[in-house]
Amino acid sequence: MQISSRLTVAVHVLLCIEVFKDQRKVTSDFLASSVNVNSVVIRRILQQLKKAGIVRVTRGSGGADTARPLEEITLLNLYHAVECVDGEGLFHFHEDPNSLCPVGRNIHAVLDGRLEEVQAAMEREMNSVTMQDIFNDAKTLM
Amino acid sequence: MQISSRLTVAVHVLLCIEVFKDQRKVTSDFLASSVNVNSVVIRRILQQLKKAGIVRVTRGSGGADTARPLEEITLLNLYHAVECVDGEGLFHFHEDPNSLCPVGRNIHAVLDGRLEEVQAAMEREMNSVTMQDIFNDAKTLM
DNA sequence: GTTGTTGTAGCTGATAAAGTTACAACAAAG
DNA sequence: CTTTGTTGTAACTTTATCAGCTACAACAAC
Repeated sequence: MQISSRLTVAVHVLLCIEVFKDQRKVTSDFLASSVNVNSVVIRRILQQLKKAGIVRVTRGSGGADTARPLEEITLLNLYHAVECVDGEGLFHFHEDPNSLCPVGRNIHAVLDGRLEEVQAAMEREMNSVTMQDIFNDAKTLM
Repeated sequence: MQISSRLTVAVHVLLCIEVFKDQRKVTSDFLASSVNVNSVVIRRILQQLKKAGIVRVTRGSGGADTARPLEEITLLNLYHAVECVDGEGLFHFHEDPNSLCPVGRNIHAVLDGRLEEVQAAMEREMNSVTMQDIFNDAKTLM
């Protein structure tokens, strides 16, 4: 089971905004054609990024822009913005193990901390990469 | 989107095998009642673990056992055994970005390496935890 | 042969992502 | 104030995956 493509779409969107912001109005239709997904998918993701204070979207006249400098937007910020892991961790735990069994009774106590550590390692790595890093890489290719 | 519960079930199964192997025959029905899922789910996971060389399952007479010492079974081994991420990485990339757009043309080159690093960080952490570690923790509680 | 178990097929239901259509809300330009 | 282009969002559909369930052939041991 994979993590949804919303994270990679979010990165793509922010790169497009940064690259094209001075040349044209960056609308959800334009973004949809670069990412090659439906524009409603883009608008839904833009809303999630907006709620997280990462982008500004102007209704009516249209267009999206970043709400803060790229150095202050990490992959982890994007991940948290678009992936709804509220409260739940990365790993889905089988609920309701049999408490009459000593293993079932203690499996959570034994495993929860380990899984949190795994998730923390992933998040630390995500937090070490900013959109500015990614944008710099992109500039050398374009 | 969360990673399926098969990983946590696999850990639970191995703990049960280790705890009960000397007292009783560890059947899929017994495991199913401790984990509290359908026995077919257990059997499917046992098959995946068997293909990975982690457990032995005896048809007919019944029962499951570990195929190698717990110190040589890491969380990463289990993850790879039960989570079908063959070739595909942890993150689902939006396919087919628009190659007429400079961003769409380069998004893969720019992002793939970063995502691999994130996944590698997660897998390093998973690889540092063995079933023996988890079993030791469990013994102190039971 | 009887019994208990595994291995697996086939179906169902639940959940989530993403596509699609449609339209009200809104801003700016004419 | 009307037109135009766009966002925000609802509603439905499609697709994919997980997990529950039933059923039964294959198999081992007694």
